[in-house]
Amino acid sequence: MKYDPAQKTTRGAARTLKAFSETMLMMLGEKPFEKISVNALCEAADYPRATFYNYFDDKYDLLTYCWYRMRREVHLDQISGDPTDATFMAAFDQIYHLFDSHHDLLIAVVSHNPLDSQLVNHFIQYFTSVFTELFSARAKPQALKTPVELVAKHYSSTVLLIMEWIFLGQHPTTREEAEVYVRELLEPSFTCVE
Amino acid sequence: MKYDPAQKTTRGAARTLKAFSETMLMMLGEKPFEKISVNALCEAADYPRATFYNYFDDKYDLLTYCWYRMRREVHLDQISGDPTDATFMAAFDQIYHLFDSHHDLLIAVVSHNPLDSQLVNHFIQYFTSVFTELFSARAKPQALKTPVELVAKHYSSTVLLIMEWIFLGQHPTTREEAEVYVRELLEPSFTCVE
DNA sequence: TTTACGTTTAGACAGTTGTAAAACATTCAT
DNA sequence: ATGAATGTTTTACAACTGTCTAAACGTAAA
Repeated sequence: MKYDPAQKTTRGAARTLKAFSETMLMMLGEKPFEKISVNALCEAADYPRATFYNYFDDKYDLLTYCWYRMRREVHLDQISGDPTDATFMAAFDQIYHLFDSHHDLLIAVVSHNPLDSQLVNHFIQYFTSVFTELFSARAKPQALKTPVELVAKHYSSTVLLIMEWIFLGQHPTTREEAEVYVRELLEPSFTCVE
Repeated sequence: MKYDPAQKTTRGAARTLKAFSETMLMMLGEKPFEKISVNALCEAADYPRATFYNYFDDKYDLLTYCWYRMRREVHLDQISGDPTDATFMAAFDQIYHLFDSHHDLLIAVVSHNPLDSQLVNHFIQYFTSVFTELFSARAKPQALKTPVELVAKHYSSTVLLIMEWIFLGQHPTTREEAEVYVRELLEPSFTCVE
């Protein structure tokens, strides 16, 4: 992101950032991402084009900021790297809740942006990288030969796959069912034992 | 893809398609995908712009055709949906070979296009969808509660994750080691039994 | 050879993109 | 309040995109 959330944000800048990201999300519910030009976006947000480029490198950079805002709404701190660990399921529930709380927005967006579109891809990729970082931060040394980093990526991409299936692929699924999915996919032995 | 590989291709059309895709792959080894304009591409391929748009919708459409050509080089037919099945590992080996045979090209491309770039994303997404189709085509009815389609996606995205790790992330890994990875990630119980 | 057909090409078009320089507005310490 | 620093807006620009039209081309049947 061009804009650095770490640095202090003036009231004016915050207002501008909010206006652009909310306008983008609104327009995503109306038309495909490819059809949204920076021109039209600025028109709708009622800001000059130069201001847009003041805060963002391009459309994609704004998207990243949109996902950042969404992600920021939920605390995702107590994650363990081990799916048999109880804190893993707690983290999974938090992630489920994050997506669930934006259910309507996601439905609207997907209705104009297919699952294999650049937009959905960008969305998935952003959250995958966020979760990968969280998973690998507390990864335990494991008995496997597979590198820890690869395992962390595997966990997060699997979790995202399930979220995509449920919330973007429009397969209504309760949190409890979703928990079964993630256990079956990540720990097949777990299911056999039961 | 705008161009339909199913329809008969005249000799002239085949030459044009080949020229564009090879030029694209060559340029990807020289600069990032975002910096490659259709103009420059046509210049390098020595074809007029109108011809480009005759065959492809845009840059991305040409990319898809590039991956299609790559994919076509290898037979990927005998795939089973079950990772404990021997044919699954046979298929995995074929996929490993496919990427391995383009090792130099992938190195060159990645040196100008980071792992989280649009380009690499597009590449991964294309092959994930190809493998998903193959895996679900022969998916066996399973004891899991997780939908078959979701499981197929999980298999293919995991396989691609490993390929990305090895060939794009530049972690030299033998085929035997790669086989260990895929077994550990997809069938942890399998490893425990051994 | 001529005709007819589909494909390829040249050129032009309106709209978009990202950048740069300068004008303008705010904020805040002095 | 004054002035410096910072942030915002205007305007202009060169380059690119995707589409269109009409002309040029090749090929295969009459």
